[in-house]
Amino acid sequence: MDNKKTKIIHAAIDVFCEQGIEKAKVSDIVKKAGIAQGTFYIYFSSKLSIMPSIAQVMVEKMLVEIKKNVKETDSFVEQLRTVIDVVFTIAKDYREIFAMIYAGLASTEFLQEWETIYSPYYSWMSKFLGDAKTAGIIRETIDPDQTAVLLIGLIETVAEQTFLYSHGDKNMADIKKKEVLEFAMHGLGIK
Amino acid sequence: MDNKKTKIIHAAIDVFCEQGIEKAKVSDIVKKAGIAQGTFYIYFSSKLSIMPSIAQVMVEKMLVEIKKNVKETDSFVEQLRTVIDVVFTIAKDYREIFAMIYAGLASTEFLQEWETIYSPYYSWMSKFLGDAKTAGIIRETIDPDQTAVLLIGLIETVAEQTFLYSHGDKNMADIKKKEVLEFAMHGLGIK
Amino acid sequence: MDNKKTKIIHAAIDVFCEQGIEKAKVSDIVKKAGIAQGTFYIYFSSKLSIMPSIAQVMVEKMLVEIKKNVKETDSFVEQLRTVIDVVFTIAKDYREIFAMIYAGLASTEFLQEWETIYSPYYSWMSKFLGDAKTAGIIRETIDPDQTAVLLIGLIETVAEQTFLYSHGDKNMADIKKKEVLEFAMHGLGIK
Amino acid sequence: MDNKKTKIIHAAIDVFCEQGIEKAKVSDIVKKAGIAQGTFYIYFSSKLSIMPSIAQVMVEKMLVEIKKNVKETDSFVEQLRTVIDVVFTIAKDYREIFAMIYAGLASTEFLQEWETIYSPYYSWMSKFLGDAKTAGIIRETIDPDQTAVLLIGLIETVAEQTFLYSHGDKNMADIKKKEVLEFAMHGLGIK
DNA sequence: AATGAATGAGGATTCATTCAT
DNA sequence: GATGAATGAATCCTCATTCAT
Repeated sequence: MDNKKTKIIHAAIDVFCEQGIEKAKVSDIVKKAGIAQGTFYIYFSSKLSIMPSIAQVMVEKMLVEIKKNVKETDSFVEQLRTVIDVVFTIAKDYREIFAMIYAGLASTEFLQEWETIYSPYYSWMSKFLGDAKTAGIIRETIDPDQTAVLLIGLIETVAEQTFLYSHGDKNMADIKKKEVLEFAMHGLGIK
Repeated sequence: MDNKKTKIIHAAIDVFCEQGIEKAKVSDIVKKAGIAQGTFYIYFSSKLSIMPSIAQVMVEKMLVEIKKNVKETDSFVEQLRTVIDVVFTIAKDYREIFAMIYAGLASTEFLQEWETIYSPYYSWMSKFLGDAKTAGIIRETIDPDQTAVLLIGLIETVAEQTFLYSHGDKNMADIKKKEVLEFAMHGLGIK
Repeated sequence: MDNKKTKIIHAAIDVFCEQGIEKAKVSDIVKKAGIAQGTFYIYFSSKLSIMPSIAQVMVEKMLVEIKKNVKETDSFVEQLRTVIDVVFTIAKDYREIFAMIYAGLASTEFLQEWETIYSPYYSWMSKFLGDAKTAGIIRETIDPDQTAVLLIGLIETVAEQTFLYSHGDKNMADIKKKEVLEFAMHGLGIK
Repeated sequence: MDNKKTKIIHAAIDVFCEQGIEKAKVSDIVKKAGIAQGTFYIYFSSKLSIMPSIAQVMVEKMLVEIKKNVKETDSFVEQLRTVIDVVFTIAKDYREIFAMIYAGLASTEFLQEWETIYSPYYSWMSKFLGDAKTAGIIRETIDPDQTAVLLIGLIETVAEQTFLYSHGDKNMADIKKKEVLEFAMHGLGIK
């Protein structure tokens, strides 16, 4: 892989987290990446064009963590609980990035790429739900593809709000996670 | 009266919808509002400080529409369907604004105000769920306050994604609404 | 006298001292004067047109102090010492204003008025020197009018520099005053 | 090299002389310097931060002229007369700049730099007086360091006032120069 | 005379992007 | 590929001044 490109992406993630997307400057990113200003434009055509790469890194990070923590030998509910845990953990660390990705980047330029990037995430969840449906664990009326998007949206939304608005209330995250799990279990019609 | 202030807010909503938040210029807003550039700064300290006022208008709009359309004589499920309809309709018209509000404004400056603004919305939903719980329509383990936030988040998320990503697919909105309603019904444990 | 006009002038002196001339805003002045923004323009045609009035107040203040403190029964040298004292005292309190007046206001618009305002100050000094010359206390080659300007300039310059540059050195003012007095005495050719 | 920086400084001096400090625009300066607007901010952090550099150029110019014109073989009085001539000449050409420097920049931000910049000028004068004192040409009670500041202040003040207030009166400069020289000679106690 | 909301020209400053080395 | 000085368009915001009340 291109070492410099990776450096830029990670520097950008840091800077966006620290300063917010609007206030982040290309000059901050390159400073953090330890490269020259011009070098940025060898790898990315503009300041915004780095966004899909960031989203990709985040999605990969999410999938890696999910795959690492979700044990197939666990029960479905336990696995779902683990997924929720992972999403909350990442949402906590990358609040700003998350919000940004969530808002669809406030620009429709990269929508196509967006979906491509998200698809492995949705696919994993879709298969997860599909398997559970086949195994008769969740209700038969579940459409795995549709529900994957909906469920991820639900978990991410609550996770994001938890860390944006809760005033350092440590227990809040646990309460929210419990609520989401319970609602999701009923929503999926777990038997 | 705050006639000028109201003009500015509505002009800002229009401009943000048309051009996106990033590209919107203060000069466009004041032109649309029919006032001088300097007048803007009598009422708002900066371009971003309008955001809470906009959010307030959106929340009010949402509540007005919900109260207008939700008929108490309807069944709970029918009322829920109506709420989903309203959210989808407004999300469609004010996609950009919605995304922005949703992203928590990409700045932590106004978070406090945010919650104040959203609280009537959450209160309504909480009472809606509380009444249903009292009437034995939804499961007893529901915490109306927690679930209000969660349910609003679920509906808004799916609504937003629907109009951001669906490629002009007219049916998609109906499919999504149906999915959300079904998932929510199960999640709430409607009997 | 017009009460409002006086209020404006004194408010302006305060604001200029606190914020410097460049950063002083008309809005600060009127706030301090306790009047409306528009009222300022009833008494002064522009922000800068208040300058001559300020200079006048300063000159009057200077003359009042000099006349109050200089005792005709004192020796010439003692009287000169008192003048120096007064100038240093006022320079200390009104450093910014002094610098401003001194710089000729950085605008040639009010030069004519300037001279009119300063003339009683110069006149007093000229008479002071003329009397001393007649009494044979200072050298005969002194031209009282020319030397008045020169002497005032000398004292003011050193006073101003003393308070601009001396880093809170309490003794510096005394040393400078002594030096000025000595130089002036020799310059005037005191016998 | 600092070719660009030098260009900016000299362009700024020109523009300040032509338009006055307040009315000078950065855009005028860069236009005259033949560079882009943004380039200005690579070398100077703001419009005012160029002032110390200008003062430095002026002080250097003054010293160069003094050293060029003051001949060591001349008598002390002749040398002093030459210094006065030089100061008057430069004050005439750079009236605005002079007034600005003199007013201590109307802002205390750069006072520290100010003294650093002026020190070679004061040093030269101090040595000039010290040598004269050693040679027994001026009175023994002279403190060269103190008197250097005082003498420069005297000459500059009168020079400045001469060109600010004299209404194109050609002879005035000569009269003033003569007066200053005579007063200074007595003040220094020339034997 | 007094008010103070409204004005809008005006200019400083920023920062994404380029390009000669 | 890498550099980073140079660019200059873009736009926010200020604040002296006006004028209807």
